[in-house]
Amino acid sequence: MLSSTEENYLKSIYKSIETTQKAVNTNTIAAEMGTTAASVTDMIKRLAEKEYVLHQKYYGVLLTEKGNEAAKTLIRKQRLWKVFLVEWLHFSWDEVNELAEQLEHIRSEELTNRLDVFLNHPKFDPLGEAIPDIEGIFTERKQLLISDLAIDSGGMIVAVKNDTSIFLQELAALDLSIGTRIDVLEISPTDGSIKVILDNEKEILLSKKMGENVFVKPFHSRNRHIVY
Amino acid sequence: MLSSTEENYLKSIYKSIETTQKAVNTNTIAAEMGTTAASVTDMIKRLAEKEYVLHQKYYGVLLTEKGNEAAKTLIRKQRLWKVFLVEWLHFSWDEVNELAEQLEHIRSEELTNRLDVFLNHPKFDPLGEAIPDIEGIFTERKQLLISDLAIDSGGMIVAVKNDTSIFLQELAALDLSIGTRIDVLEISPTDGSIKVILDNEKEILLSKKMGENVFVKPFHSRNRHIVY
DNA sequence: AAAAATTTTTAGGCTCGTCTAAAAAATATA
DNA sequence: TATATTTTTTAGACGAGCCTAAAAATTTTT
Repeated sequence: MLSSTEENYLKSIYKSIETTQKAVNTNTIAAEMGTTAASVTDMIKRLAEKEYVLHQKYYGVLLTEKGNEAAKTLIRKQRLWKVFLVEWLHFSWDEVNELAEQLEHIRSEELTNRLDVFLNHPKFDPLGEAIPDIEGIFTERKQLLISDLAIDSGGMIVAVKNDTSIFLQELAALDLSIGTRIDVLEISPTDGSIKVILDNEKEILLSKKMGENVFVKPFHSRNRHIVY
Repeated sequence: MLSSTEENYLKSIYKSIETTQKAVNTNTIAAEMGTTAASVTDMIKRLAEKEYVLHQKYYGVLLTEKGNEAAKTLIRKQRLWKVFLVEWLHFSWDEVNELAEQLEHIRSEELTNRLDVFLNHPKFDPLGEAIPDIEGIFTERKQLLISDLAIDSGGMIVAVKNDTSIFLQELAALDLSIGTRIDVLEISPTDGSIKVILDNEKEILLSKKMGENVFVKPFHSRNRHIVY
């Protein structure tokens, strides 16, 4: 049985390995966890003892199969809760991280699976991250970004790529949220900024960067034209 | 900020005071919490330090106003989660206690209140316990028990009085659950046992004791008669 | 390759929540 | 009222998870 703290370390290690595809070093984990290298060494020893990680002194940490499974289960739980918080309790994107962080530690496989059923087996969370299914399989995202849309085409916002609190608040300030209809009017040839119309109502200008961080589900061509 | 453990002690103290209307002694808490009197003394000191309880050596423990509020918030959270688990995730009565015990420690007022809204401000949990509202006010239950029903009258099961795991499992085995329609056919003059028909389908015999532990919402007279 | 800088580990200590054993206080019994 | 019993508290210890400071190992620089 893992403590919440142990679970958080595991998640952090998983994420780091996922991005770098290499053994994680102590300082990286310490930075991610907001703690010291010494504490990390302590914890790594505990997790190695319990066979969740492989540890070589002065080299780094890798996950065992058991550790990998555990990390994926946590990610599954966290992302399912995010779906619940956004879709059913109407939390905004920038509010769910902290809550899901707590909820993911609730210990009950049954609860996770029933939540999954209740939410209708979602494949992605509201922040655009894939949700592993009960077998631990991730669905590959093939969704488009706003920046992938052509002029005169449109879609519905389904997720975000960047989940920093600041970015999510920026989006909220621009009235961009899940379900917002977005149609591209112009794309600047100089800086790539995108003039869009939201829900057929409000025109705004998005920076290129902004457009590259929001996923949309494109409308079929027959729905594509804007109704004024 | 209280730890989960501190919160559990507070809840235990609250419950004890609620039933006895007297200061709680160390051993009672120890028994309730499954720990030792010495540990309780330690914890009481911490809670007194933080001004959640009043403690007089060798006398007992009472809650401060602050402690009372905190305990009621926990109870509110726990019971709202139970409603969610039963009504939306279709857990049975006997499965929710352990889960709600974990969920009640999630720290977020906003979450509690949104859950309350989502669930449509329920006044009672599925086990029949009143849910304090955001102000901490409990609704008085005025619901009937199966044993209060007259012959030829009926109602719908809405809650249970006794929430021990064994009892809840017994109910499940008898096919008694929330929403089950129950109509009284006979009441034994000797032992008070009650012959009922469930959902107009299945006749069973309930002991008097059983009938005294299940709440029903009575049907109005026009609906009362059984349709065969 | 030696010195310098960085990274990682060890050593020792702290708090929280727990324990057992013993002391102190309160209550019950003779 | 003196003694016995029960209850409560104190004292001391332990593991988990964290810290800082210092030592050890590794990597980088010269």
